[in-house]
Formats: sequence, structure tokens, C-alpha cells
Amino acid sequence: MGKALCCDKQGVRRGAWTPEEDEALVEYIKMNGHGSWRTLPMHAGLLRCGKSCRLRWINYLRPDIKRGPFTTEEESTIIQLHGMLGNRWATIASQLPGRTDNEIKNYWNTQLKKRLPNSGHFVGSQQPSFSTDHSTIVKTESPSMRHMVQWENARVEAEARLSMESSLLNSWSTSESHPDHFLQLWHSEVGQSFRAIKGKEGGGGVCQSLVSQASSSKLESCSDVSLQDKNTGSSTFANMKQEQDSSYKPKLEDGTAESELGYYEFLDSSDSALNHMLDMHDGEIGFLCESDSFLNTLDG
DNA sequence: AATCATCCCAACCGCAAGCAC
DNA sequence: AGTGCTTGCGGTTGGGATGAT
Repeated sequence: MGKALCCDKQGVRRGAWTPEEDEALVEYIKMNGHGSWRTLPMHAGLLRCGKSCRLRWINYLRPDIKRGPFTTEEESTIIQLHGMLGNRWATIASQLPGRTDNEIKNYWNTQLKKRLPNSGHFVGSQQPSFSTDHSTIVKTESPSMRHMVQWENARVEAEARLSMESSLLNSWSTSESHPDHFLQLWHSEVGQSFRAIKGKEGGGGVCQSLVSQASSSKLESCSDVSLQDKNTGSSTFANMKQEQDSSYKPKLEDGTAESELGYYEFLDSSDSALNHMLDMHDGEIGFLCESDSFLNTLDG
């Protein structure tokens, strides 16, 4: 892997941007797009490295940047997402139109963190609702948030199971025999439950949409989680949860066992799937939270 | 008014993933 | 498969703004 060294050059300006530089950058991007950030400064007549230009554009000059204080809703979203995702500022920012990861990160570090004692863990009513007990997860504010929490809950449970069974499953290769993990999910019992739910509703477009999107290349690197027990073919979330309750504790960032706060560190391999879920519109997975049968499925 | 402390945020740095060759 | 380049991300820092003494 290469390392960006663009700022090592001599004669490259650093520090605060001047209005003239801002103007030059905006004008150039308006006319030509940013293209290669590496070559942009030269073409735009800026004595800056491409990295600096990119940062300036993304964090400050982009026309769709939202300025001003964070709203209560935004704040709530940040708190909830941070509870689920940790310091994944870019992912959190993707759920807050007009806000940048840098801005959110700063806001968290300067405002929210100090309001939430115990190093970012939540207290009282601000405690994130993500929990290993799905009976609590529906208390989140917005439907989309509930969907995300439910999905994440299911995923962590699956990861818990996988971690426990990993030593037994070395005989099969997840990546080669099942390159598309969403298809695995689709063919699992949970997927069958989804189909059953949608079947009852007379629909199918949503599910198909889910599959077609999930089959895209972006999801090929998603978590190695399999929701289907390949050995028995009879795994359910219920027994997954039983096993999890008895022996599995997710880890905190410092490696200690997780408390009931549900502050998880997620595996990088799950990013694609998670991001995909976060990008879904409410309606696309709305049937999950509206449906008691889905929760029943989780319960077994 | 001067000095010091703290806050806040724009910008930088290093790392890693993705991609092309 | 190996290498180098580009881009994106998260952590950290520098310095201006503001408040306290």
C-alpha cells in the first residue's frame, strides 16, 4: 500500500486557507469537477497539496454543506449512531445530510462527549437503545433508527454465533463457497421469514430490491456472518441468542467485555453490509419493525 | 488592561483500502 | 502476485476566540 506524500513537497502552502484560495478552488471545481485531487492544485493554480484541497472542499467549500448549530434531531441521531457504530464518523455523517464527518467528530469531542460521562457511554435516557435484548430496541425515536438497530442487533447476534462456532467451521470456506453473503442471508431462515412476511403482504418488490442491491459488488466484502448453520441447517436466532446470553460478550474498544450498554466495536468486514443498510430508505426495511412476525422469528 | 486557561474547529498526519498496471 | 498511486477515514494538533482571574 502506498502512502500519500503529496504534502512533503517544498513550496506547498499549509495552514489556513485564504479567501482567494477558496475562490480558486471553488471556481475550478465548478468548471471542471475535482477529477484527480492529485493534479487539481496544479490545474487550479493552487500551491496546495491535493489532499488539502480535497479536505477543504469536502469540509468547507462544498455547496451542500449545512452550516449552523446542530439540531436536536441531529444530535440525537449522532448519539444513537455513535452508540451503535462507535467512531465511524463518515458512516454517521452519511446519515446527516450536509454535515461532514469532521464536523460531527468535532461536535462529538467538544460537546456531546462531555455531556455523556464514562468516556462516551450513555447514562439515563440518553443510553443508546441498541442492546442484546431486542425487546428494548424498539424504543428508539425514529423508525429508521429502529430498523438500523434491529438489523445491527441481528448481525451482532450472528457474529456472536459465528465466533463461537468458528473453530468448528474451518472446514468450509465462506468467501469462496458463498461469495455473496447477502444471498446467504436471503436463503437463511431469517430470509425465509422476510419472504414470508412480504408474501403475506402481496408484495415482493422490496425483497427483490434488497437482494438485487445486496448482490452488487459493493457487498461482496460484507461480513463473514452466516445466518444459517451450515452444519445442521437448523439454526435460529432463538438458539443463537441462548448461546450468546450464556457465553458471548461483545468487546469494547479497549478489549474488555461488553456491558449492557451495547457499545460495540464492529468488525471492519461488516462495513459494506452496514453501510448498505444505512443507505436504505425507511420503507425498504420498514416491514421488519412493523412486523411482529419478524420479532417472533428472532425469538424463535 | 494584562495574563492565563479553556474551548472550539479547521487543518494536518498517518494508515489502509481500492484500483490500475 | 507484487507494486505504486489515489482516495478516504479517523485521530490529533495548532492556533484563534472566548472566558476567567
